Amino acid sequence: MSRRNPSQTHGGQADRTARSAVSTMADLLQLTGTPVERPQAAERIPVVLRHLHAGECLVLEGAPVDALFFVRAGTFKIFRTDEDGYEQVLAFAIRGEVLGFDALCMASYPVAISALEASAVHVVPCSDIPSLSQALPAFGQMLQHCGSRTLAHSRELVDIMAAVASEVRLARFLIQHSRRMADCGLSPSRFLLRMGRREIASLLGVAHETVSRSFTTLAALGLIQVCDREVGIRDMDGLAAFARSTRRPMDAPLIVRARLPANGSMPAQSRRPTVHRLAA
Amino acid sequence: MSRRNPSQTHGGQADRTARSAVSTMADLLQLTGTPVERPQAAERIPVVLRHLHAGECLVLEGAPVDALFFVRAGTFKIFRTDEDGYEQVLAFAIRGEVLGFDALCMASYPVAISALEASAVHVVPCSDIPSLSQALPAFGQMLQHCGSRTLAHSRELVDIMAAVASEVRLARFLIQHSRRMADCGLSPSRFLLRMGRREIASLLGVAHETVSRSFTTLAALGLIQVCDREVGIRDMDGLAAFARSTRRPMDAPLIVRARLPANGSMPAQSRRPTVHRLAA
DNA sequence: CGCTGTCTTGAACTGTCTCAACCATGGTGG
DNA sequence: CCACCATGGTTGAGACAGTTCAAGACAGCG
Repeated sequence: MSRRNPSQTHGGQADRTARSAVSTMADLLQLTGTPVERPQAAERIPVVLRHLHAGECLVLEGAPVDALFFVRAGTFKIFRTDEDGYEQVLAFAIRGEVLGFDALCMASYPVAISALEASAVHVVPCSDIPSLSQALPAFGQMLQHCGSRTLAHSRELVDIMAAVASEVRLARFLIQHSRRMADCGLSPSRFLLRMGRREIASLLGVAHETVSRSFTTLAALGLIQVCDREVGIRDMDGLAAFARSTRRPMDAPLIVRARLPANGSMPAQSRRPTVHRLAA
Repeated sequence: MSRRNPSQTHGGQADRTARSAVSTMADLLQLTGTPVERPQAAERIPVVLRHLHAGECLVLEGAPVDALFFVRAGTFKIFRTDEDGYEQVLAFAIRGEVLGFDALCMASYPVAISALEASAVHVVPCSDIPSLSQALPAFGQMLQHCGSRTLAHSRELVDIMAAVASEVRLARFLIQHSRRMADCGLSPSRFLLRMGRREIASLLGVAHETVSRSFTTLAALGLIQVCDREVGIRDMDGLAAFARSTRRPMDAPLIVRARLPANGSMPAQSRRPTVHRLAA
């Protein structure tokens, strides 16, 4: 299952690159997008920055809760592994999001978290949270804000998974992802997915083959353009309209997914262009 | 859709029964199960108790965010309605849980919340949150705790919906519900579902007929006992084992759900016993 | 180079959706 | 009081979509 996983949690040598800068409150507020009333706090707070390489595990499922994290850079996968080895992905997290908030009310982490690419997080020891919250009201606000946003995300995900058709699930996922990318200041219509088909499939609750097929279907409809993990959204309005389908679209829409247009609207390009990347 | 809905939000006359007691901090901490370090706060805080009757709406989707709620009694349904009228249930909330936490980071409620039975909530105006958090550290802790718990719930739900087989989804739902009932001090093995099949179906992401069939299947397996909305868990371990099935159970387990035992293990009783309620 | 892992595509099976009855209940009003 | 209707739950039958098994293409890596 786990591909390369060189250092569990952080096997000794990770600590080398770990401890580094101590951030300011203003920095964290800006990172998390917390709307703060009194932007007074240029206070330095004792959170360290930890770097992780692709595939490295930040927290293990069942480990004692010792810290909270704020994603500075990179992408994370939040997942649970049941005893038969199946990996259930519960969320993906990117810059500005909090990790481990759901563990605050328990003794051990209910989920595992790993980095999908080279990433970095600010580490806030649990023991510091009460004192920080009291000393810096902005910190408490930030925690509230991030927790709230994470819950909203999770609720959105429930909405995504509730869609019947797999193409609709994928469309909703892409739209959510697009909005998140925009929130990070990146292009909402052209991005590189940091996760594999299998992980998307797990999140969406379908087989990975189905995700593959759904990608090609959406592409055949002219809504998106896909080249491996590189995704371009060609028709955002159309994609949004497609994503709105709930039950039986009532009329035509079911024809479109019956079979691909048959007249290769795709320029018959091989799956991996090898050279030209996702023509604009 | 909405059955009787006499007062939208609270159409004037609801305010009559609304305003009442002002709670103490200790009361709320106990209600929400917040582990507090210094149980000093017997402080009285300005939160009012609001009563709702069955079917009444606490917040409307899209309404401006003005308050946060803590469930004192009853059951609530958190849901979203898309433009074609389909109601997507995102969660159920019971005693001790926070409502509206996901709205803290936005201007308007992303979801609607309605009472499934006669219920009561403590109302905390949003404008009071910063001052309360600063004046009473325990309040901030409580908010954190409840928000964290709600997120954990939502993540669990994702796990529930990720299950392939509908019976497994239902089994997981029942187990989660059972644990929640236990947390409230109620019996974990015998409870009355406050929501209809259609609402469970929406939450689980299946058709309501499928929920019905799954109920009968689980009952036929001897794992539970169902009589309309009254549910008894006969074999918690068996149910938990059944709920663990992820993908293709590998061997036998698929036989059990192939067809009901055929030898009516159910005493041929009509759906509604009319007199004897769910024999022990 | 062969290996491994990811992604894609094909074909058959099967579970769930959908449509359709049916029954029981509860409320309404003649 | 009972006919009537609306609601909620159950069950059956057919069709379709997704899972599953299987194969193949391609890239990265030792």
